[in-house]
Amino acid sequence: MEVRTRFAPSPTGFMHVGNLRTCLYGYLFAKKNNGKFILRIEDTDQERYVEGAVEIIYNTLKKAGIEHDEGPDKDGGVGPYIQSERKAIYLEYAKKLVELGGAYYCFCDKERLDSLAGENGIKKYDKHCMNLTPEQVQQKLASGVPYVIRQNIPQDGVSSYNDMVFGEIAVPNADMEDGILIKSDGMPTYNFANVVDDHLMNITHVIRGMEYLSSTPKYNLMYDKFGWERPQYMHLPPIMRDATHKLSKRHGDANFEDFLEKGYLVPAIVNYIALLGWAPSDNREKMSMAELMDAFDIKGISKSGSILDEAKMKWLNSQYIKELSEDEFVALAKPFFEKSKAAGKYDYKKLAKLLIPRVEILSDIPSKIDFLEEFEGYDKELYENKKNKMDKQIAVEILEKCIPKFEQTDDYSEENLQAIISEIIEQGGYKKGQVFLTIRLALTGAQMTPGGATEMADLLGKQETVRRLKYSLEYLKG
RNA sequence: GGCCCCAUGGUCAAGCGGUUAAGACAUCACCCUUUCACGGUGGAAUCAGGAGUUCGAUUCUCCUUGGGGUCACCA
Repeated sequence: MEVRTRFAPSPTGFMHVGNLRTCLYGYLFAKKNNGKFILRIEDTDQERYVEGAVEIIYNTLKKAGIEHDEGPDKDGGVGPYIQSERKAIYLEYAKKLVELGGAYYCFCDKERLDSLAGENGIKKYDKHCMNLTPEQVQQKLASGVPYVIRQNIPQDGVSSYNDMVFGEIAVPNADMEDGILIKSDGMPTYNFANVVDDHLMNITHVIRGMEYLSSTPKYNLMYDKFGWERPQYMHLPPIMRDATHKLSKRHGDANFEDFLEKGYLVPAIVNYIALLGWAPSDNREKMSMAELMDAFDIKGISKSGSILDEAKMKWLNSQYIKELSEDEFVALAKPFFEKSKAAGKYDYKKLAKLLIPRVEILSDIPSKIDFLEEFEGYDKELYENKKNKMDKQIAVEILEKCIPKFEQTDDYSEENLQAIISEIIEQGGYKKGQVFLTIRLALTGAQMTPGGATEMADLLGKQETVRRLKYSLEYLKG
């Protein structure tokens, strides 16, 4: 039988990385098994619907490189793929379930329901409306009394199933409530819609967060009543913010979009989240989508939650950045260059060469090159360096020898600059570090720079290099 | 609170009855070096606790502890 998995988000805002990972695993599992990956929009709660959220879902999948085989925009014959457009289907099946004894009409109002609250304020429905005769039900229906349809769960026995990652899960029936299947507005709840849809859409493997682990027996009870074959289940452990908190929209940058804005590369984000809660048998860490697809295996899924470690995520991202060509880097980093004080004033490609090994995420860029525009009035004590046996006096001496040579040549290539500096070192009997440090500081006024003396000179260009050398000489003397 | 689930270094994690308990990130030291990086080498650091089972438990069972989930006309 063909493997069919689905990703069924509700359009309530940005795409959380936990959701993205669930989506990814569903995709990887389907593709690994030459199956189909279906996208379904679960919008049965009109109150939580957020305008534009569906677009975010499409965009995120597209950017992440996850391509669904069927969905609202790709009919595969089992649509519609948007739950709000399937309203009539759910009601039809709910009525059928009533006939089969798996569900019943309930007319209890909020007041009565509230009166059911027990010791901990926890209320469990008491099957009150189960006692209604068919005639009473018909009469209430006919007179327009608002109703819901509830699942009829046996009061004794134990329901169990075998989860692909957690193994045997057994829950006493008495602990499950007769949940609402059809709301009073006629819409189904998730509990019912997911069962009907997964069956009608021929989903073979249900992959979702483990918050459903203990409610799955309820769903299985419905499959059984309908006489449908139960799907395989793969519940996933949560992605945590820290040891005791799940990643949430309220805290930090848990959205895919936020990581993009911080300058993470898409393949790095996908790679990293794939590794949260799963590891390939050979423990590789840097993997492309194609490699993930090939290596994905349920055996590697862990049962406990994993904390998202941004330090490691940054490291992974830096690995991807190092593989970029200078042109690719410039293209991706453009928005970040523009945010810098040095925006538009330097050759981005030259900067790219210096930045590639030094940047972990693209948003590191501005802070690394802002010094280019914050030059005058730097701290003179930078020249006092014990390790290189340096002081301001020597710097003055070196600068006086350097300036004429830097003025004379028009060749600011690495080789020529090296040659000029070597000459100064040789003639003056200096230590290498003394000269290089002096020039670099005279050019940048910064303790740390994304490159050495010659690279900075090349970057600044002859005119600016000479100007800065002269400025620094006077600055040191004065 | 009931029910369900989980538990290897700071973090991600290999392990699946006998191992010097991998690897990666982070961290520390050193090397490389014209700063900072990159890179290289090395170090420190983990089986939550307690009972069993077994010749032998990180691994199997139970209990304790800790944590997560769930108990909506939300998904």
